[in-house]
Amino acid sequence: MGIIERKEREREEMRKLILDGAQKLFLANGFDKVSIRNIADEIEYSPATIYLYYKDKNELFFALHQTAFTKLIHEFAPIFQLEQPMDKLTEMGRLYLRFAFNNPELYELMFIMIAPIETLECREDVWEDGHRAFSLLQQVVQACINMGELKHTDAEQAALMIWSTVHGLAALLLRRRLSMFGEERHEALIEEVFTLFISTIRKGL
Amino acid sequence: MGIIERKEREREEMRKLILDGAQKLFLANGFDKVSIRNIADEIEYSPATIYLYYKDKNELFFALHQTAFTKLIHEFAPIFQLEQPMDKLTEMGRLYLRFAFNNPELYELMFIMIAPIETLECREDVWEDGHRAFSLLQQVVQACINMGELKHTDAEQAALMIWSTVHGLAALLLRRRLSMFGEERHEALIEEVFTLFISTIRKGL
DNA sequence: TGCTTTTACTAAACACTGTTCAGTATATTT
DNA sequence: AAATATACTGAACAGTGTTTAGTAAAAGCA
Repeated sequence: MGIIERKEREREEMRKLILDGAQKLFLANGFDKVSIRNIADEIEYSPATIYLYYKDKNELFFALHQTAFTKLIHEFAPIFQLEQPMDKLTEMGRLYLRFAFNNPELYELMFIMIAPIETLECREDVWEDGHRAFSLLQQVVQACINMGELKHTDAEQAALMIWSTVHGLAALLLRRRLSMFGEERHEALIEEVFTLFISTIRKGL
Repeated sequence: MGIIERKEREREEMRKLILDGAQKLFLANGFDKVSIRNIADEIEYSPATIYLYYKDKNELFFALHQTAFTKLIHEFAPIFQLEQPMDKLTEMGRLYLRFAFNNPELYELMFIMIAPIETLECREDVWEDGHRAFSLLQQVVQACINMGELKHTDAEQAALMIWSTVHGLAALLLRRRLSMFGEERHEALIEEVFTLFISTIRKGL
C-alpha cells in the first residue's frame, strides 16, 4: 500500500514547486511582483491550487523565510572552524552583514517583513529559526566573556546589543535610509562601521 | 484680488484635512486600514478628490512622514538645554528610542517603510529630514570628540554606528523580532541595552 | 470488470486595492 | 447673461488575496 506514501511525496513536491516558483519571482522581480496569481502563472497552475498547499500568502512567506534561514546558517559554517571566540564573533557579524548585502530580499523576509511572523503569531507558535540564530550568537558572546575578552557579564544583553547594531546597519541600508552617504560608499562604509564597532566592544564591553 | 489667495488657503486646508484624516486612521487602525477609500470615507469626500491634492499614496505617506519628523525634532528640544555633549548624546538616544516605542507607526513611516522614500527617489529629490536629523547627531558626536570624551576621530562613522544600534533595537522591536525575550521584558530590555551601549562607547569609542 | 468514493484541480466570483477619466455642478471672469 | 475655469464625483480599469461550486481523473471496492 505505497499509494499514500506516493501521494504524500507528490504533495511535498507540489509544495516545493510552489515555493521555488515563489522564490524565483521573489528574487528576480522583487516583492511587488510576487502575487499569488504571478506564482500560479509561473508554475502553470490555477491560483486556487496554491491554497490547497499553503493556507495563505503569509504561510508561503513563512516557508520562504525558513529556507532563507537554512541558507544563512549554511553560510555561517566557516565560523565553527575558528578557534578564538572573538574571531568567531567578528566573522559571524561580517558574514551576517555580507548575507544582508548580497541577499536583500531574503534578509527582508527573515528580519524585516511582518508577514512571516504573523503566521506564527496566529498559530500561537514560536519563531524557532530566530531563537536558534540568536542563541548561537549568545553562546559565542558567552565564550568571549569566559575567555575574558569581553568584561560585561550578561551575555544576553551583550548579544542583543551586537545584533541590534548589525541589524540596524542592514535595515537602514535595505530600507534606503543611508542616502546621506552616496550609494557608492555604502558597501565600504558598512565594512568600516562594523570594524569600528568590533574595536569598540573589544575595548569597552 | 484676494480670491487666488483664498483659493490657495482653501487648497492648503484641504491638504491638511486629508492629512489629518489619514493620520487618524493610521494611528487608530494601523497600516492596513489606511486605503485611499478609507481616508475618503473618513473626510467625507470621494476617493478621486484625494488625487487632486496628492499625486499618489506615496506622496501622502511622505507628507505624513514629514509631520512625524517635526514631532521628533520637537521632542529633541530638551537636549539643547544640556551642557555636556556626552549627556546630549545619551539623552538624544534615549529620546529617540522612547519616540520609537511610543509612536511605532510614525517611526515606521520615518525609518522603515519604503513608500515615503520612493516619492523622493522618483522626483530625484533628497531625504532632507533624514539628512538634517543625522547631521544633528553627527554634530553632537563631533562635540564629544572635541571634548575628548570619545577617542575615535571620525564623527561620521561613529554617528552611523550609534544610529545603527538604536535603530536596530527599534526596528527589531517594531517588526516583532524580539520574541525570544518575553514581551513584558521589551521596554526594560531596550533601556538596559541602551545603557550598556552608552557605557561601552564611553570606554571603547 | 463496473460502480462509488475520494482526490486534485479550476473557473468564476467576492470584496477589496490604487488610480484614471469623463462628466457635472458650482464659482469666477468677461 | 454667457463663457470659462474650478472642484468634485461616479464609474470604470486593472490589479490584489481568498473562497466556493463544480469537474475530471484516480483510487478503493464489489
